[in-house]
Amino acid sequence: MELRHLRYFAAVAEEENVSRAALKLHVSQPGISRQIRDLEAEIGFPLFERSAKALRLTAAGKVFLTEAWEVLLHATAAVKKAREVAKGRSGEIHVGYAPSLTVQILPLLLRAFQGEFPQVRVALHDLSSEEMLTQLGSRKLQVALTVRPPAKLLRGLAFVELARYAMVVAVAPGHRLAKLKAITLAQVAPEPLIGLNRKDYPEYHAETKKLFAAIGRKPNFAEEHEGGTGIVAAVEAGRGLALVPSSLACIVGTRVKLIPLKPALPPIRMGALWLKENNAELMKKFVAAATSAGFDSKPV
Amino acid sequence: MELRHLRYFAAVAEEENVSRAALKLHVSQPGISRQIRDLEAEIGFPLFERSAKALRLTAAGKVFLTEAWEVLLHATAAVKKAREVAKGRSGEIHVGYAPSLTVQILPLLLRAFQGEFPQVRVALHDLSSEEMLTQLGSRKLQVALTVRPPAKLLRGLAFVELARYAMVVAVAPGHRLAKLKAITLAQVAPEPLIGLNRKDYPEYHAETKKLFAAIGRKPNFAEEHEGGTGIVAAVEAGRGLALVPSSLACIVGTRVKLIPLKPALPPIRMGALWLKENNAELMKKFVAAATSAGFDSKPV
DNA sequence: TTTGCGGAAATACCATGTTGCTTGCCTGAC
DNA sequence: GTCAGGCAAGCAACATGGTATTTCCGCAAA
Repeated sequence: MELRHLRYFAAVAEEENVSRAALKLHVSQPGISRQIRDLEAEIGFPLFERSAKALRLTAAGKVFLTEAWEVLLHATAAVKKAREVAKGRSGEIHVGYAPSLTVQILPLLLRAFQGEFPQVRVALHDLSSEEMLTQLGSRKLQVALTVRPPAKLLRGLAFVELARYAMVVAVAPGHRLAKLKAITLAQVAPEPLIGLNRKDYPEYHAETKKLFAAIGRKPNFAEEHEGGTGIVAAVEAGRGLALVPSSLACIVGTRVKLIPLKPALPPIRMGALWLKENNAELMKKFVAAATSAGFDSKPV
Repeated sequence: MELRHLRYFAAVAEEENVSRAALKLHVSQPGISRQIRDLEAEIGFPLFERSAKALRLTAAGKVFLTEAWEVLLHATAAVKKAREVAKGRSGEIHVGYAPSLTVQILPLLLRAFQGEFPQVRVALHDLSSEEMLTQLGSRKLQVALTVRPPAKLLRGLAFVELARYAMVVAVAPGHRLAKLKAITLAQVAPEPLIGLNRKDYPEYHAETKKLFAAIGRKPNFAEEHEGGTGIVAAVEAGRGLALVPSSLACIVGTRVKLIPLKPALPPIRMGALWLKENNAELMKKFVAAATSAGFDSKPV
């Protein structure tokens, strides 16, 4: 059974007349006749009662007619629905994000994107950098909003920078270093350091070690957390200092003090990351929305 | 687009591999490849992302896959559903009935039929004999349960008798004739006669006139009603006598007295009526149920 | 790094089957 | 008898599906 059979059948049933149906369908009358006959043979019961002059639907034919219409409409609706997705006008996009780095950008971006594509469902996933890379690869994510990965991990990935944030030192307000206008890495080195956990953020650890090695010291890691909020809480509790991006400014309020480093470290570059070979329309549109939203890209 | 395209697409999408899908579908790999390409060309967007080694569904392809499955399942379900109707195992049957004549039979018949065919919806229509005949012709009814029509109206119709009822005289209990064990037509003739209305039951009027003409009298019609219940009410109210079938016995109780005629008139033959050329399975089964239910067919 | 090799899809080309057309016949209604 | 309408037969065209072949890309070994 093919849709053609259903189309012909629906036309004949509607007209109750093969010849008129043939005109409407732009095929010959015997052609229709035979298709109907084939259909009846295949399904095993008659759809029409024949008299020499006309056809009349059988009871089964009437039922089949309503069903056939539904099938036909469903088929065209299926194409339409999928086409909307293909054009990126509807669908679903999975976006990974690093909360502490996207605190400022994400709300703006989401608002801009959803305003333009209200039919699109944006699924947000709070993931570690590590997880983002693997899930981009396995296509569970289409886009990741995170720090720019080191070049060796950028194989097959594309990245556009959306913002830069200076690295600053987070200090509890009562801490003896809290009064300073700027802090050197050497001053940080002896203090207990609060950081991200090694498992999820291996790059973070490597980078931090390198920073301190450059001045002949070692980081004094005291605690590891899963995200920025945990780190801030630990710092506020007076358990140590933390090196954090200035993007956290807007969520720490007066709970901890953020003090610039002297000399300044290279800024954190955060942006959108996606699989080069992935050419999903929605992904492109999301990235386009992110870049064109015009965020301040200078270190804060 | 044909169902074949959807079948092939679904198989390929499931296997994510054209060759395996080809094996499953028992067609060659290039055949599938081309059908998929044709489909993509027709709908205007790609369903798969091709790499030399494998296919991967696009986002639109995923959406289309679920829709395609629904279409395919719906198509087979449509056949199944219609087939059930064709076999008379489900569906709908419209049955006309004359309430006063079917009071005894109808409940038994419906119970027997619904017990055997629980999936069938029986739509009952309380109609005059006249309406039943026209609606049988126009196929609004499949079966009519009514008095046997005169031969000249039986053109194209089939009839099986289900019961016979004697014609009796309905009298109010206080009426002076109510004491009699039997009544002659001559005794009825002078009394005001309650009957069915002329418009809906022309045959009834013709027959009644003939009866009285046979004894050289004329019926003294005083009131016309639309059905047995109205007639009984009128008789009970003392407005006159009525000639009614004995089938009414079970609903009049003691409200009116039913007195046999002497000599007895030919009995009323009631039964099932249907269009000869109609060979709807359900109709046949309904008639079969009616005949095999084995109602008492002797005059009561 | 380069070079085969292997697996898988795409392409080319051909045969067959199916669709659809034309013609002609049959039936029932007017 | 004529006409409308459906059906059957025969034929042409086209689409499907098959076989053989090519291409593409990943992978392993030199």
